[in-house]
Amino acid sequence: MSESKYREWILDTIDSLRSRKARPDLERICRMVRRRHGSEPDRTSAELEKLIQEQTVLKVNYKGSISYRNAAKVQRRSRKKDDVTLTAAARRSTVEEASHSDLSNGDSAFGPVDQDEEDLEADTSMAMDTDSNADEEGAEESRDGQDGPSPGHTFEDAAMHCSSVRAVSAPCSPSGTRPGPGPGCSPGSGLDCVSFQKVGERPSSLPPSSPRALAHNDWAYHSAVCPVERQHPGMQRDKAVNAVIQSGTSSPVALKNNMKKEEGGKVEDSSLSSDQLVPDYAAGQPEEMKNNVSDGRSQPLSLPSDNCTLKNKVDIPSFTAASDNLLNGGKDDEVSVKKEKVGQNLLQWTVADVASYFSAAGFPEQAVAFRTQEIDGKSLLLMQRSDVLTGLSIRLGPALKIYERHVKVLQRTHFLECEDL
DNA sequence: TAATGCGCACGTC
DNA sequence: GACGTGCGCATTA
Repeated sequence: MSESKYREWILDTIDSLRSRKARPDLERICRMVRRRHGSEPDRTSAELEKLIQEQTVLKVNYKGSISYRNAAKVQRRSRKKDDVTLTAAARRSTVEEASHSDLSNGDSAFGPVDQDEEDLEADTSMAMDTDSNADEEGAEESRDGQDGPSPGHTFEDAAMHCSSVRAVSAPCSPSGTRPGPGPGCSPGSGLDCVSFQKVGERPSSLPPSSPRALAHNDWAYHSAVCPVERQHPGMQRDKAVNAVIQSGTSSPVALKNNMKKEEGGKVEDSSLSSDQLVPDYAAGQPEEMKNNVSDGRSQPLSLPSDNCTLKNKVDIPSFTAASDNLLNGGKDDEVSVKKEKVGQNLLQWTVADVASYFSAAGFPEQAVAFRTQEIDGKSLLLMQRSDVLTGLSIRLGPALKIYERHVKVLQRTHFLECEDL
């Protein structure tokens, strides 16, 4: 069975349990998957873990127990409100931090599965903790509010609102979360933040506020940070933050940041982007991206299938650059960049490649939707405006940007390339 | 007996 | 008041 199959099974199971008003915990998920599909619990558990790392599934500590959430759904939901109640969100963020502890314990909605869990279920779930490993890596980013700027936000928005955001974020900054003792979130205390633990220090140094920073950060952070964020927004505003998604990376902080940002402005997209998730980042590809970014130089972002593009790669301004442009509105550059890279490759892009691309482009949350819908390069070429706007169940704002700035561009580029060839 | 349905309470916004 | 979550109990297969 392909992973995608498991993804589908697991997500269906989670949705099913939720609709049934039953806690989507590991036991129930494994049981249902086995009953429905005959899959061994061990395997299911392993696949679930992968999904958590990809952030397709969020592992949260809710009311003292571990629950799993369909990241895509969570995000979406939350978003609405978030958008609407930005201010509230802001408050929330600030408050949250202040009250992390509270959250943690109880019932705060999403506590990241953290230590608590560990304590609780160390064994089983712990498997999930593996994510945590990831966290370690990703965690760094989040750390303080700084991350805030994290990639997540849409660049544009982010840039625009950065300042404001920051302000907000700062306070919130995970610092609270991060609180010294990393793990500090002490279980007892209640913080559930696994993520926190890991949240190390944010790598980046770029001031969130500066658009530039954003641009750079984006990816850098986003990979680390974003993951978490994305969800949160969705999840709950509330503790979403806390909720750490363990996906390893999850950095609650990041989330908060995003949230904050959102609040600040309309960060809607940003939130989206950042928040949303970056599926793979944390897990795999991200690394690449990160590396690129980290190097400072822009390398061509590794587009999905490198194989294809060899020649093109070359000097292409890195993807990051492209991103920046986008943010800044620089469409042309972006286009050109993609063009070069994309070219023939597009047909060879896998679902993961497509998802990675959008995550890298600042739409981690929406990337999940592409993944969920199993959009690969070929499908991408066939997508129409309506497909993007309504077929992916993503918010209109990001959808429009994705279509106009990416899908359309990629398609155009692809076909132009074909002609040239 | 396990799976499912759902009323209700709780927390947050 | 709206919404998300999930416990706990009743019902169904």
